This record gives sequence, structure tokens and C-alpha cells, in this order.
Amino acid sequence: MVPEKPSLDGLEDKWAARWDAEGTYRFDRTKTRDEVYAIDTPPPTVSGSLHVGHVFSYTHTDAVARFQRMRGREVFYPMGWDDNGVPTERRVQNYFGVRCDPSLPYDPGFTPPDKPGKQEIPISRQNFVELCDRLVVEDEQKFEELWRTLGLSVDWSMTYTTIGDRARRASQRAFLRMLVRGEAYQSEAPTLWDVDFRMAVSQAELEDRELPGAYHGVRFAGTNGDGDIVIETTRPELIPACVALVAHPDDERYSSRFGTSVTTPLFGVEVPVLPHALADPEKGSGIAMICTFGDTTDVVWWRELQLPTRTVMGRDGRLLAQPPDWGEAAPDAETLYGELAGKTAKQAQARIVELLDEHGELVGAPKPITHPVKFYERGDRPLEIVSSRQWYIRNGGRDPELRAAFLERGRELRWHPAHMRSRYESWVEGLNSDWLISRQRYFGVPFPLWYPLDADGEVDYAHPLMPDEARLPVDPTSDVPEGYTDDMRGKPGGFVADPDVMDTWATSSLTPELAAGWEDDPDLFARVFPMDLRPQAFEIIRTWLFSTIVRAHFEFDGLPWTDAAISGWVLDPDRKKMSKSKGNVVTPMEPIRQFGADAMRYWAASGRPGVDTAVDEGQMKVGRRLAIKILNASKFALGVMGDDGSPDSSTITEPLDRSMLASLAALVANATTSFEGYDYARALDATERFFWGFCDDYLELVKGRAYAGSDSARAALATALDALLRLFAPHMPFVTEEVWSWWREGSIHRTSWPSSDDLAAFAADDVSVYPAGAAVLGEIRKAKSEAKRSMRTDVLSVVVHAPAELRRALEPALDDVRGAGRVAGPTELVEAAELGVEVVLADPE
RNA sequence: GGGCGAUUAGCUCAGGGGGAGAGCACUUCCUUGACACGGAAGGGGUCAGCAGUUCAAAUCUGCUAUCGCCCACCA
Repeated sequence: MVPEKPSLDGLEDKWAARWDAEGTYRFDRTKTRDEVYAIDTPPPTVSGSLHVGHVFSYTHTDAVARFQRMRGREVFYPMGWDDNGVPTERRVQNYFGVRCDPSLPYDPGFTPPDKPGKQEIPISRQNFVELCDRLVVEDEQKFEELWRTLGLSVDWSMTYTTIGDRARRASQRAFLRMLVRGEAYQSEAPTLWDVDFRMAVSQAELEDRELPGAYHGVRFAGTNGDGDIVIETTRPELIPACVALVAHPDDERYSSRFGTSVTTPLFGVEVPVLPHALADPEKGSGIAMICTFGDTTDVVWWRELQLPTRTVMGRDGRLLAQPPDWGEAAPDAETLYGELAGKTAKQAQARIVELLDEHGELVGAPKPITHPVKFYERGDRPLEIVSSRQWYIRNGGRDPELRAAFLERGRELRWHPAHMRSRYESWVEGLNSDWLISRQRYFGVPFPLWYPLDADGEVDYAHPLMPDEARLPVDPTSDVPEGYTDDMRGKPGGFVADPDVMDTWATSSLTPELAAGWEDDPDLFARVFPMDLRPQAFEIIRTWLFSTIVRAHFEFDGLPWTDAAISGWVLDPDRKKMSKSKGNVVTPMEPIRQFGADAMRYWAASGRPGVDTAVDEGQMKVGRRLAIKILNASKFALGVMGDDGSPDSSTITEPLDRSMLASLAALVANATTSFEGYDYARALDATERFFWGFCDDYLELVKGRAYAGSDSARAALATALDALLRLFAPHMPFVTEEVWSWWREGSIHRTSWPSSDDLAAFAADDVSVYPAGAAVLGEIRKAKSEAKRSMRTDVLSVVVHAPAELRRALEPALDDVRGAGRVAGPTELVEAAELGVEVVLADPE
């Protein structure tokens, strides 16, 4: 039933509801692995705001999903919600005005105030987690509404979260198995530490920021009559933590001093002068002080030169109240240290520079520089390095053989676009430590471990108590290890819980296992794992993609998927990266309402795989225009072709019709190849190009014959419309479904992708009739346009000058050209080297 | 410092050894029986620069410049 005046209005709501009611995208779990196409959907961070970036990359994946579904694969397309981790924790704090205090007991009757007060209310860990759960549900609904409006073909009965029972169970089970196999281990070691979050941070969460600083020249006095050595440091406040000086072994300025010692300024602590290849003669004065710990190089030196530890930096970012163990020191060392104790790094630096100056130990004026400083990606202050006990997962950072294995996994994986692999490789090659997975947070998956206490109440970390897998998930702060009772918690001879939670990536790295029902649903798991596709953005290759490979490699000795499709960034209209802090984030619902979901998807699909793409309302308008064109062209085709739902290809006899279908066959082959290579954009581009030509030229050429009742024209229109709607369906699911419903049964999204086989009867035909007819018609239009006349103007005569080949191609289409061009008089074909058309128009009335 | 990508019309971008392309914007015209939420036609480019390979280079190779991103050891 074709409407009088087709419209895009309301299509999103109408079809989203229908698809939901009819289960159009429901996963059929009777299918076996070889019939399934499984997608490891990125679970969006629900505490984040809705963002056009979401629309962009999820549309790409959805187009691929729809293509695969039409190709006959049963698409496993679940949706996850990432509600685990620091962003959610922060959001809950701000939203409810609360703060987690794990020492408090659970209050079952606690309700947060309507509006957050000025003072954060301290609540127990369990109360905090409950508020997280509550907020997350609200956020998930907003995302689901967006995805449904956008037309994502996910099976909404197959959702998962990264903090729910299943996720905690899977994370804990995976961790325990790694612990047993020796792939996870704990270690007391210097760790990058965020002093505001009071949390250890992994290499993958670091970013460098350029900060202003200054080289301070500082004098170290020689011992045994040696001269002074002047070092340059950007962190003079760490002088009390100095354990040695170090210079390059070949540096002649210092080679005579190796093996001697100097004393630190102010504190008079004797430290050795040592050679090490990592010291850069070009930097500063070429000799550096090693502190425990100012930077990661200090850690290397400290470890390789086996230096003592003199800790001054506290976990709160302030200098410790007590000085470190210096052994021999200047008489007033402790007094001087007292000037620094309790100060932040910045405050301590200002004070120690004054002290150095007063004591004449400062050489020259500080020289301002800017230098890269390591930050936690969400943090506000530079990271410090503190020694702490943490859990690690081996990732090849300290093991060349394992590193090679992960590089090999990266080569097994098919990357789209291919060059994205180099980001993976450079990351893996640059790893310098194992993956630190413990976080000193409250909201997350707890480590499922307890530690025994000996008779003196000392914790025995070397012999963690593990729960049986059947008990998972556990919360060790409320659950009790086998063989103990709750009243033994914290008592000598009893036990204590591991206080930490896992890094959010320790759970996210299991999304394929989680979505597939690992161990919880073995039947489903066998049908969908390992998966086909991981779609994701390039900036989390080092985290999400790599860590997912690590987990599957250890647990299943294989890749978690065969293909990775890496999307680019969405930039704001001025091509700046969008970020909350810049305030240039474009929210997606408004433009979807304004232009329509298909138009929004069109914009997204026009962004090439892996290429950064700017938000462009112009492209959305073009998409809208295309959607409207599909409605109107379909209306026309259906209007003239009768109710022929299944055209008989044997009636298509006209060379023009056959020629058009021959080029359509080529288009189908092209779009199919593009989609198979995950290039949705190229598929759409080719289809769109064909379609506009089809509307401008073929529909005009065939119009007269179709009105006159030509069986060939009608069947060709039906064949072409059928195929074109299918080709557009992955990109523009709403408008194609709407048109499909005018003349076909069922959903277009459960029909098959057009194949070259469908058009095989025409594929061998001469494609040149159609373009020849179109070219001459174009010349006639041009003549009318240049004469500033209406396209309705009658043509008195036409002389076509053309080479023989073109004339031969044109001949069978001539009647249609004459009809479409309103040529009333004679048409003559003349030999010429190039196409030229003489057109004589009727006089204006 | 190492790596990846980009540089094509005013703008946004395709293309990838043999005619320089699309959309937007711009100009002119057309209310025609699918479409004014239209349509037709047109103007506009030293394909960043230099060198090389080739019968032929926007395209392949090398170098340079500029931009973006990733990585790297904060003295």
C-alpha cells in the first residue's frame, strides 16, 4: 500500500516498536558456530554522556551486522553496559553527594538526600555499591533509547553489564585460574601512584602532559678531598630521598669519580657516584641524582644498581612526617627535613629551594623548562611512585617470549583498516612492565581472596586463601574463606580480606567471554565463541583490545575474534576533538530528531573505516534527501509496475532494461566485496552513486514505456527496486523497511542480500546501452537548460554525432531517449570521433 | 627521538599508472504526470614541494615541508 504523500516522519518509532514486537533481531540459538556471526559489542560507559561519537562507530558496526544477517549468518549482537570503574564511582559521588568509607557498617535504611549537600555523606561500601547500581540503571535506559532510535539491530534480550553478578563471577573465575596457572602474581614494588585517587595506575592508563618546570643546579660535596659535583634536577624536593648519583660510563667528566662518594646538600647524606648506560650526557649537567622515586628511570637504576630505599613521598602526595633512614647525616638534617614534612611536592619544592639558597648550595638561578610529566589519564596532579603490594597479570612486558606470542596474535588478527596493527605492535613492543590490575577503589570487582593472619596478627600474603569457583562471585570483606568463621576476621590466627578491586579493564577484557556466557551457559558459548568481530576505537587498542587478547590467549590459547574493525574519532564541526572539558560535545538525539535516524546513519557511514570524521550537518541533510528520494522513487516505480512482487526475469527483453540490470549486477558485486572487507562506506557510496543515476536517467528513460505498460520495463523496475532497497537496508534500515512494507511481506532485514546470482541473467549483457542512452538524454537536457527552457520543451530534431560503438549502443535505446527528451521530429545518427548532439528546440509559445 | 596516517575545488572528502571526481556552497534556469523536504545545467583545482622509475605519475619510489595521532627514559 503506497501512501499518497510518503514521509519520513515517525518511521523511527513505528519500526523500532515493530522490530521489538516481532523479534526481528532476536538471536536464534539453535544455530551452530559456523552459521553464526558474533560481535563483541563495545559496552558504552553508562556514566558518560551521550555523544555523537557513539552514533558514529555503533552505526558502522550495525551496518556490518545487518549485512551479515542478510548474507545468511545468524548475527549474535548483544549489548553490554560498562558500569564498572572509576567514572561510575565519581559520578555516584557527585550525583548523590556521598563518599565511600569502607570502615562504616552497612545501613539498610540509608536513602540519599534529594539534592547533594555541600558535605559529602560518608557511607559504607555496600551502600555505595547499591547507589552505583541504582544510578547505572537510569543511565542504561538513556542509552537503550538512543540505540533503539538509531535502529541498532541488537538483541535486547541479550544484555550484560560489567559489574553485575555474571561479570563479577567471570572476572573472579578468570583471575583465580590465572593465579593457579601462574599468569597472575602479586608483588611489592614501586608503583605509579595517583595521590588524589590514592590508587595505583597501570602503564595503559598513563598519559604525558607538558608541564612547566625548572632545572635547579644543586651542589653535592665531594668526600676525601674530591671536588663538588653539580647536578641539575627538576625535583629538588626529593634530595632527602637521594640514594646515588649516576652518569654515563663513557662520560669523561665523571669517569674518575665512579666508585667515590659525595654528600647530599642540606642533609649531608653520603651517596655513591655510579656509572649506568641509561644516564644521558646531553641532559642537564650529564649527571643525575637517583631518588626513590622521582621517575620510572629512578626505579630502573634503583633495581639494577641495587640501591637502598629512602622514601619521602607519602601516598597522599605529601612528604612523610619522618625522614627516611639516612644512616650518617648532617647534625641539623632532621630539623631541615621538618621544614618539608607534610608539604605537597610543590610546596616542598618552593621551601627546599629557599633552604638551598640560604645554605649556598644552589648553583645559579633555576632555568625554566617545559617537560613531559606522567599523569593518570583522569588525574589532576603528576603521578608519584610509591612502593606497594599489587596484583599483576603477565603481558609480555617483562618476558620476551610472551611478548613475541602476543605480537604473533596481533598478526593472526585481521585488522580493518590494516595499518591499525602497527598501533598494537608499537604498544606491545614498548611494554616495560606487567599489567597492574589491582586498584585501591571501592566500586569494582573485588579480588576473591583472603590472607591468613599468623599468631602475631601479621598478614601472610604469600599464601592467599581462594574460594571454590562454585561460590563466585564473592566479596571477601563480607564473605568468609572456607574453614574460617566471620569472628576470625582480623584476629591473630584468622584472616583478612584483600582490600582491593580489579582494574576495570580486568573485567572489560572478558567481554567476549561475558557476552557469550562463558561457563554460565556452555551451550551458548559453543555457538558464538570465539567471535567474529571486535569493533572499537583506535585509542583503546592498548587497553581493551590488547587486554582482551591477553585473556583469551591464556584461557583458550587463541584469539577471541578473527577481525577487528577500528573506528576513527568524531571531531566537532571545526575538526577539534570533542571533549567534555572543551564543552564542544554534540549530543546525538537532537540531530536524529531533526534529520531522522537514517540521515544520521548516512553521515556516520560516510566516515571511512578508521578515519577521523567531523560532525557535519550538511552530510545529514544529504542523507535525509537520499531517504526522501528512496521514498519517492519507490513510489513511482511501484505506481507503474503494478503489484508485481516477484518479477519474471524472462519478460525483461528490452536492451536498455537489461543493460541497466547488468550494471546493477556489477554494483552488487562491488558492494558485496566492500562489505566483506568491512568497508561499509564504499558500499554505500557505490550504491548511492548508482541510485542517483538510476533516478536521473533510467527512470526518465523508462517512464514512457512503463506508463504504456511494457512488461519488460515493469519487471526491470521491480527487479531493480528490490535489489536497491536491499543494498540500502544495512545503512538506512527505516526507510528501506517502510518501502518494503508497501509491497512485500515480512522484514527486509530478514531477507537475503542481493547476489550476483539473482542478476546472473543480465550480468553478461552489454552494459553500454544504458550509459549511452543516459549520455544523449543528458545532452538534450543540457540544450534545454542552456536555452533557459523548461525540460518539457519539445525537440524538433536531433542529430547525434558519435563513434560507431556509441551509436550501436544507443540504437536500441533511441525510442526511450526520444520519449524522455520529448523529441517530436527526426533523429539522425552521424559518424564522429566524439559524442556531440545538435538539438533544435521548438519555439517558445 | 621512533612509528602511523594525512596533504586533491572555497568547505568536507572519495579516487589510486593512461580523460581531475562527488556532496555542500556558488551562478543560471525549470513548478514536468515519483519527488519544491524537489529537479536540470554551469563556473571553479599546478592533486603540498622537489627528485626518480615509466612510453605515460595526482596515483609507484625516495627526500622535504606542514598537520594530526600513537609510542618513548619526568635528571
